[in-house]
Amino acid sequence: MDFKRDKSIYSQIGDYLKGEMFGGKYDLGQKLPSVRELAEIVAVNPNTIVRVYAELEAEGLVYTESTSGKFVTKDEEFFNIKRKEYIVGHAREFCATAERCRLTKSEVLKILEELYGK
Amino acid sequence: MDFKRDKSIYSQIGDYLKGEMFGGKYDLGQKLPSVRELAEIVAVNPNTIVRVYAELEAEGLVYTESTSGKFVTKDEEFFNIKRKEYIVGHAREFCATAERCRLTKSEVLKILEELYGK
Amino acid sequence: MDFKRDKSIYSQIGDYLKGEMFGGKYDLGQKLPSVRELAEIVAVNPNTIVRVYAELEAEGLVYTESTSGKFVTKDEEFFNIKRKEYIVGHAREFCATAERCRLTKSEVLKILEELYGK
Amino acid sequence: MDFKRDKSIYSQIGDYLKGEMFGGKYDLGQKLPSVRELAEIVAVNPNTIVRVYAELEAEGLVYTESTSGKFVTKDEEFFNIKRKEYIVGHAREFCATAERCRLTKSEVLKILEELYGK
DNA sequence: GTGGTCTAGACCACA
DNA sequence: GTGGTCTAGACCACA
Repeated sequence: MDFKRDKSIYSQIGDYLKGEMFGGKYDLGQKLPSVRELAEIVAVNPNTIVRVYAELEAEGLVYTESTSGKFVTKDEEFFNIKRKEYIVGHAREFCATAERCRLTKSEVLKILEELYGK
Repeated sequence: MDFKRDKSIYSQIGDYLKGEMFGGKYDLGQKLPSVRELAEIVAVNPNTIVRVYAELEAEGLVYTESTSGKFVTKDEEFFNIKRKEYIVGHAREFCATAERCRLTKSEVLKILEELYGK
Repeated sequence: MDFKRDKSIYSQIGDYLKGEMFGGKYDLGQKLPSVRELAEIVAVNPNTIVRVYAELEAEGLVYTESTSGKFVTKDEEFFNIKRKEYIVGHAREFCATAERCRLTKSEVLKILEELYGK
Repeated sequence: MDFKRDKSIYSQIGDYLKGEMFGGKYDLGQKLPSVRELAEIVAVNPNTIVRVYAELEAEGLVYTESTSGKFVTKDEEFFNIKRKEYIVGHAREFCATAERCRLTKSEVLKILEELYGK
């Protein structure tokens, strides 16, 4: 039971972007939206996007080519490790919630079936 | 793509507590931990817990008996609706993430199997 | 010959603070000036100080106790390694400059003697 | 404690070039590398080098002969004053850092000995 | 046009 | 009072 307050907008946007990268919306080495573009898309201040990218860069998923833009890492192995981490992390979180609710595995699967059925 | 800025500690703790209630740790009409107790358990300031309970009470899941404490609602039907909402809400969030990553349904199920296998 | 543009105010302030920490102005585990205090002392915007501390924290020299302040790391071994790095790094930079000017070692020492003589 | 925001790439390159001039890599009155050449050497945009030379020229260390290029000043006395300033300035900066760390003179000298020993 | 830095200042969460 | 986040917007360095 540890509660962090890392659910700020910038971390949510970062998480979202990572999902898109991991889903192949942006390929390895591909240019990401510019700070200003992304700021407009998600309707936040550019500074907030600067921070989003700074975190992804610190994590190693993004690199900057100055005056040209931000790019997805080209390191495929690293990328795949991070992708796995990301997916499993989110799954684990969901399972923890289900467990707290004392849902059995089959109940969980049933709910997912319903959602996918739609 | 809509991002909320509402993931403060107290809402996270509230979410956690709801999970426990929905999992049956606290039955309908049962007394919940006192503000002080809970504050100690999760190691936060009592003020934060006051706020947690205030939110749950506003939502109708908790009621106060003036001098004797906080209790889980006795309204079973309402409780079950909220429980369903809670679970589906979390499942939906997880599915949205999986979709962003372009995981197929079977990939998602496989990951959950792995997690449950452990 | 690689030129970085990491000489922004916040990195300069960070370097300065590190010097003070390494010089013992702030002991291991001791509280550092608050963001607002330091902002006033060096006459910059608090956000800039936030960034200074963020970098020092990322480096591991500083940790935050939320709502109580920023503190010097208590890890003495780590601290001493960083201290050595800091000093040698600055010395190395100075020597590189001296070498570019083709100053001999004895000329360098003479200049330092003069400065210390004052 | 005064912090300047003036450590851009061009000023760093300028400082580097001055070091080389003061070290005799370019003699009094000698032709300096052309903008293009230097831009290629340090891998920056020619515009940046234009600015570097503009600053050195404003300082009086470099002069332009309209069609044939940039040259080191021929004024030996001035050159030597600037050289002294340059060296002492860098030494002073290093000593300030050492002092902030509360290194004694002998500790400073020991570190330099070590570096020169290598 | 690209990212980086900085300010001024509001507002929040927490103790 | 402590740090954290965010906005609006200016201005810079660089290509």
